[in-house]
Amino acid sequence: MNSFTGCEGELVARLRDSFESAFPGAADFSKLRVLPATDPKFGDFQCNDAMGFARALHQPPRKIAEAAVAKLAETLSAGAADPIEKAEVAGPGFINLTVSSKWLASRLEGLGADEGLLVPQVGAGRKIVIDYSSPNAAKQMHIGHIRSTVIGNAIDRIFRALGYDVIADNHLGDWGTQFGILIKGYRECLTQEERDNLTVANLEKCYVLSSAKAKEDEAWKDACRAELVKLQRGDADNRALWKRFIEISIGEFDRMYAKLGVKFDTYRGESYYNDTMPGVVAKLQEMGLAVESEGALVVNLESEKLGVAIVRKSDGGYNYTTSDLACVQTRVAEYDPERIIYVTDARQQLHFKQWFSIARKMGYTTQLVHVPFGLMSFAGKAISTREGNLIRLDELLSEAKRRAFDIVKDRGGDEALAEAIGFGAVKYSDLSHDPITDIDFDWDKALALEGNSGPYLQYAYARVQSLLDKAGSDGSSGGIVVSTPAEKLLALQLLQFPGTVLRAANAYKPSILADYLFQTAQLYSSFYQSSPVLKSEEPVRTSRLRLCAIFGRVLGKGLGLLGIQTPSRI
RNA sequence: GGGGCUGUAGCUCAACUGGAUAGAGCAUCAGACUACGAAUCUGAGGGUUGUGGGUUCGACUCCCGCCAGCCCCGCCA
Repeated sequence: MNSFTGCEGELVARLRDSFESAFPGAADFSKLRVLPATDPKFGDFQCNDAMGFARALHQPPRKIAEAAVAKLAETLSAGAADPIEKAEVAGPGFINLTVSSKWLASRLEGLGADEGLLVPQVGAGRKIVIDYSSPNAAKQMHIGHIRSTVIGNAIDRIFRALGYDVIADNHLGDWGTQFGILIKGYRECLTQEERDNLTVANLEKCYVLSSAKAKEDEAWKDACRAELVKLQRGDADNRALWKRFIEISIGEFDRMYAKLGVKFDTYRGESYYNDTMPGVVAKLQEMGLAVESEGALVVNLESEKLGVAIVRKSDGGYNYTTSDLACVQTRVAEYDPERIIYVTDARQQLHFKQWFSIARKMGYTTQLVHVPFGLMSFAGKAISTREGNLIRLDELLSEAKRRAFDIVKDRGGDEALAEAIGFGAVKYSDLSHDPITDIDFDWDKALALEGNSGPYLQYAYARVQSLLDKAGSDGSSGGIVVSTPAEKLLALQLLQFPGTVLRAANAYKPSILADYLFQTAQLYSSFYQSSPVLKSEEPVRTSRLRLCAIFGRVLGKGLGLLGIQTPSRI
């Protein structure tokens, strides 16, 4: 994956050669990095690695940097053909590089023309599975489901864009004790009309009623358990009911996913792995990994400080550890992916560490990755039915749309536009944070339309499209000349896009991309303010138009990777 | 008791995994529309990065000890 080094790859190669010829074989220079300059006054790019080599080379870092720069100077060709215009050593051994504006222009032109440069195809021929969203059947989606869905989907989109063959799977909670309660509740707590027009809301209602009764009425509880057993044994009636519950649930989930622009390749819930679980447990026993303990079958992971994982309950049933292992077995057999990514809340970290460890002991070599995200709370309290602070996803999206529409309608915007902006705001407010941070839900924060927000980026996009429309050009031809500071800052920033997408993928953090897009839009807005485009004389006009077009391309692509729509008119 | 995550401006968050003077948004204050779209832009104030040590040319970042908050720790997922 690291064969691509970004637009500065050329610079890295040049510096690496310089280091190698200054200190042949004296150290490993292969990991040398060239980063954007931290301050424009230092130049355009910088390399900080000379300091790191001080110990290996037994020389003061500044001397090392100077020696490398001297070698580099020898290779600098006269004239503007060389990418590097200037290289100098500063402070303890920073190497500051200034690139030629001609090179900058040519890299930009390449970025504007070549899709493969915009998003490097590092994933070609590689298969991965991404497992996210995973709501429980028969319950409505609420704000607690946003994070897995939105973060997971952004990771999904990023990996697809990088050329990976991605299988997005929704591991629904479609099995377990709640179905005994549901079936009993369906039969006893709903009216005939409610049964005929079954909705997820009704299912949720009968679940709440039935589980409340089970708590106070032992006979009811036993009846629920009996229904569950019947379901598990394949009773036709219960099986049909269960199937209907799942279908209704998926129908409702799909309605939400359609609004959010989320698509899955498969909807394999826990029930999909029922039949393979006994085999998994048998294998664990054969390998001597699972042992009896207090009536249950457990895998002891104390030596790794991971406690004990139960793989078969004392009543003979299986739990999520076994289900996840069965799932991995199936995915490996069917797809043989090089990686499986799980996007779930951070509370499950121990669980994932446990079963990842067991999977390795079983011989699975697929790279298993857990992407944990922080908890969402409301007014400082956990989101739960009991707290009564369970805001339905549907409700949130409606409110997002309503607020956006209030602003959009004055300009003749329609409902579709209000959705694009409102939903974009919801997604961005989540994606712009590092996934691990806990979020205390707040209407105003989640639906921010100004500043560092989704609509800020959409506005910048619409504005640049409008500019291109007015110019009557798509800005795809003509030469770029980077001369003013504002142009240069924007140009250098745009060149960082491919590397940023890669960084976001490697870290499984869409927030890295979101942050970059915001910075880029800020630089563009600043450029836009200070630099006339349409009113400029040629060749500046054409050049700036082109810069605008590339910005539009980068922003449009980037927002697309986050699953945020880009209307060309706002 | 054991473990995980988090702690940065009044608030919400960044800081490219050890680099140069810790940056944005919101809020506050002062400016910019007869202007390529003001959902924007320009500027100002605001910091002992929880705390005490350590490692080194250099620490928000790594190591150790404390403090605070959240979350996990065999039959829920």
